[in-house]
Amino acid sequence: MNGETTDTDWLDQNQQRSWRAYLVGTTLLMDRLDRELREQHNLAMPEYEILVRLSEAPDRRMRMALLADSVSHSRSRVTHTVARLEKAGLVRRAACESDGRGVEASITDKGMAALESAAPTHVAGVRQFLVDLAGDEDFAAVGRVFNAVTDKLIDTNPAADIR
Amino acid sequence: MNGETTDTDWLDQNQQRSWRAYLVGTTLLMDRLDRELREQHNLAMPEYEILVRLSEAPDRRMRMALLADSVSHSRSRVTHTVARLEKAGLVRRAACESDGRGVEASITDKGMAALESAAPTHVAGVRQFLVDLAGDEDFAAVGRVFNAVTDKLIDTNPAADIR
DNA sequence: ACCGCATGGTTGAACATTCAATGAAGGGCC
DNA sequence: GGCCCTTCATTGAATGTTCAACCATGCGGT
Repeated sequence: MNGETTDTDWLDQNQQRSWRAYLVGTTLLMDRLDRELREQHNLAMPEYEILVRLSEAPDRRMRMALLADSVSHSRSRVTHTVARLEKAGLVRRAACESDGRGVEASITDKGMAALESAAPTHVAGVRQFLVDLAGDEDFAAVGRVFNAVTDKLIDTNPAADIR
Repeated sequence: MNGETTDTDWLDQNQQRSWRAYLVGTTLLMDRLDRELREQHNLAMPEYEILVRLSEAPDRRMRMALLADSVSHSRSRVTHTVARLEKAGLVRRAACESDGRGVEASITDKGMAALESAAPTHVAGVRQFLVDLAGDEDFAAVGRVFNAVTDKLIDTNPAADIR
């Protein structure tokens, strides 16, 4: 018998500090990178990320679902983002031949141009405000940690069907 | 004389991987923690964070501007967030006595109760999906990195007045 | 062939965040 | 005291994201 319903395992002071640093650092960083992209290239970060995936895809085209998975955004969100990009002429959509349900998005020449123009400033920002501040060891640690986070969250699906 | 306008210093493959892991990991993590908080306690993460700061403040009250700085959200955003919390009865607002412009937000008893009920599950999530996956060394590295990011971004103000 | 169910994708409304404009009050300077 | 400039905070509109509902197609079983 136990008076409490399983006592909470709180974070210790260092963990607490690190967690909060991560929270506010991430807020500020995303904010800043997004702002730069927007002001200098008229692109939001989610849009930029979509363009990157498309540019790297074989034949520069990708199924919507795959695109969504690759950036870990909801399908709905990707639909909206791609719709904006399409309206701006940076992306095109076409029905998928092999699968009647499918849609393939592809990046246009104009999209490639926009991406190539935006990439250098974006990378410079990522360096200036993150990578170059970190030291290789620490940055590698960040990589390990968030790879683990990703793996864990991918299979611990909140829409758990079977248990 | 230089043919190009300063060639870009791209990320190497490891940096690239780490950067992307951080991006998608953060997306998934925030998504998940927010969802848990919402479904189980009817609170969004930004609301939860506000409650935390208020609960820790001397006399459980804080000026709006300070609150905004402490979570690194825009003042406008905090105004809206606090308005929601106030409507839910978790926070109260009162004019500041010493400064006619100021407003002090304070957490109500109901707010404290909501926070105390939400905190254990939230912390459990933070552990399960981040802290416990990381290893102390690596997680400390995350802390260092994002402290540096924060420091850098705080004084490299995008609204740079003087240079 | 048909049924039932899962998947791919879109839609529009609800909700949250950003942005620009606004008003009220403090502080320095003459 | 009056002026100018800054800071504090809010407002409402524009924009982006989430959420639930929806339709169409594919796939498996019978």
